[in-house]
Order: sequence, then C-alpha cells, then structure tokens
Amino acid sequence: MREIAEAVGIKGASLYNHFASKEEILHAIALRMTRDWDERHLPVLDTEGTPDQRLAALVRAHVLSLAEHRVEHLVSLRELSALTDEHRAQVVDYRRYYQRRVRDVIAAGVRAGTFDVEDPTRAAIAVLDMLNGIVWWLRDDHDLAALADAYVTYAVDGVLGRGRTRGGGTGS
Amino acid sequence: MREIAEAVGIKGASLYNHFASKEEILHAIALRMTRDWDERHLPVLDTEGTPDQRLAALVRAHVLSLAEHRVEHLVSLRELSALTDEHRAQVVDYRRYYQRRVRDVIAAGVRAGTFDVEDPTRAAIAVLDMLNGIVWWLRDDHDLAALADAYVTYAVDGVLGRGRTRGGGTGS
DNA sequence: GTCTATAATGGGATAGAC
DNA sequence: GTCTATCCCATTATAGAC
Repeated sequence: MREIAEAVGIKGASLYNHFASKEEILHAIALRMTRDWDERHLPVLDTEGTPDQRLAALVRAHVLSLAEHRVEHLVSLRELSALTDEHRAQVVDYRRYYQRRVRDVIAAGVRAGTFDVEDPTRAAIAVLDMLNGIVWWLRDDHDLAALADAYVTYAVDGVLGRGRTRGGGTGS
Repeated sequence: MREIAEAVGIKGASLYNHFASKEEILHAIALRMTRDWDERHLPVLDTEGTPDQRLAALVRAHVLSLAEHRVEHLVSLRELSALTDEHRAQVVDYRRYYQRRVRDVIAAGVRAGTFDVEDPTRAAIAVLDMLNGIVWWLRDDHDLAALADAYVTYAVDGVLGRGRTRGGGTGS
C-alpha cells in the first residue's frame, strides 16, 4: 500500500479515502484485465469474415493490449490468490469465458477445413498461454507491430495449422 | 513455514534444523527446476538426429517433466522475487541458458530448411511460454502421453513450421 | 482528502527445555 | 531433532488532527 501510495504521491493511509482495502484495489485491476478485456476484444469474433481472419484480428489486438497493460496483467495474475473467494471466482469465470470463445472460433475453423487441430479446447489453451507469456518478459523497447505479426503467425499458421492439410477436407 | 512443516508432519520451528531460512528452501527448489532441469534435459540436444527430431524429444521430455514437478515449478516461478539478488540472478541465468539452447537448435533447423521462422530467439520464447503455461492449469487426471504428443505437434509442426515451405530451400 | 501516530495481524525466525 | 513459547518485523488498516 505504501508503494502504491508513493507512486501516486500520497501517504499509505490516504489511500483509504479512495479504496476500502487493498483487496478492493486488486479486484478493480483484475476486473479491468478480465471483464473489461472481454468486452473490448471479444466483439471482433462476431464480425464478418472467416474464422482464421477473425482469430487473427483477436490475436493481434490481444498482443497489443497485453503490451499496453503489461503491469496490470502481471498484477492480476500474481495477486489472484489475494482476492476474496467470490472475487477470484468471478475473475476466473471471465478468463474462462474468453478461452471458451477462442475455442469456439477454432472449432469453427476446423469445421471449415481451415484449421488443423484435434482438440480445439487444448489448442485454445496452448495459444493463449503462448500469448500471455509475453507479459513476463516484454520490455519497452520492442517493436510491437512486429511482435504482434509474429505471434499471429505462430498462432494461426503455426499451432492451428492454417493451410496445413489433414485427412478430410469438405466440412460436415 | 508452518504450512511446509505441517506437510512434513513437524512444527514450524523444527524446520530450522534442516534449513537456515525460508529463502534457502525456495532457492533449493528453484535450483532443482533450473540447474538440475538443464542437466537432465539439455543433453538430448547433443544426440544424433536432425534438429527437429532433437527438439521434438526435448519438448516431449519437457512436458512430461513439467507434469511430474508441477508444484515445484509453480513455486519456483511465483517465489522468484523472494530469493536474494544473487540467487535470483543465478536462477534466471539457468533459465536463459536453457532458452538459448532451444534457440540454437531452432536456428539449426532453420539453416537445414526444416523450420520456418524469422527469429529463432523469439520463436524459442514463444514455444517455451506455451509449454510452461501448462503448469498453471494441469490437473492429475490428464492423459500425459496425449498431452505431450499434442504439444510436440504444436511446437515443432506448428510454431516452427516443420514442413512448411518458405522462400529459399537449400541452406547456404 | 492528506497527514502522523498507532493499532492489529500474520508470519519468519530464535531460545531453551526435553 | 522436535517441541513450546516468544520475539521481531513488515504490512494492512484505523483514529483523529488539520
């Protein structure tokens, strides 16, 4: 609390005029990185376009947004255990919903013959772990556009195998 | 410390007959997950075989070993900041060395025309983040062989694009 | 709404008996 | 080598003046 206060230019005790507890601060950050995150990014999955186009757009926005809110994301992950049971469950639910929506667009891509994975749920987890790992090492001097390009390729052409041929072909 | 002691069936104070401090315990765990990890897994990169074969073997062993030491790995990550500066630097160095060795075999695969990535360092980070993400969600009821198979495919055929054709072809 | 001063709690670590 | 009892310190949170 003292560090947070110092970063804002006040003393630790004064923080309690703005938040009731440390948990409330952490919860507010976690909500921005989950509920607000979902609201901001998921709509792109409902636009026109093929599953691979929609997922590529999501991945690019995901990477750029991670870079923009890197510290908050780290806090949201590391301090998850400091939340109340209710708040933690809420946050986990939002993360799970995001993961499910990614799984669904992957499954759509598989049905369309664009993607080549056995288990869309597992592939969604692998892709999201790969993306979210960025927050642990990203520094300010990175070329974000190139970074996002690379990860779109890793995810869509790589893990999901866009363009790779499997057994079948014509969906259904 | 009290929880650790309880898990061993003794009282908190008795732990200090075996370790000088909590930091020493955390450091011991971190060393197993980095120094010992490197010694155990990296030799496979020096065996006979093509880069993709050697990397596939490493990825499979990596995933299975993550599952075997899941909790220690989580501790090693989450409590990294609890280590002394020296110990933390040592642990980070071992992790960096592992990452560099993975980068090198990826670069070898690119030179051989097997892999298709622009930046082996970035690809190594992406692959390792994808693998290490497993420790956050793995439960005991998973089919580890199938899990390892999937991640070998995600990494070697996916991110690294084994079999994908790029511009050139005959290395050098 | 910020400050100083101060509770109150939790957890790492020590002392000394057995 | 384990125990009980205790210390010690960091940190969250509160009280009350300004």
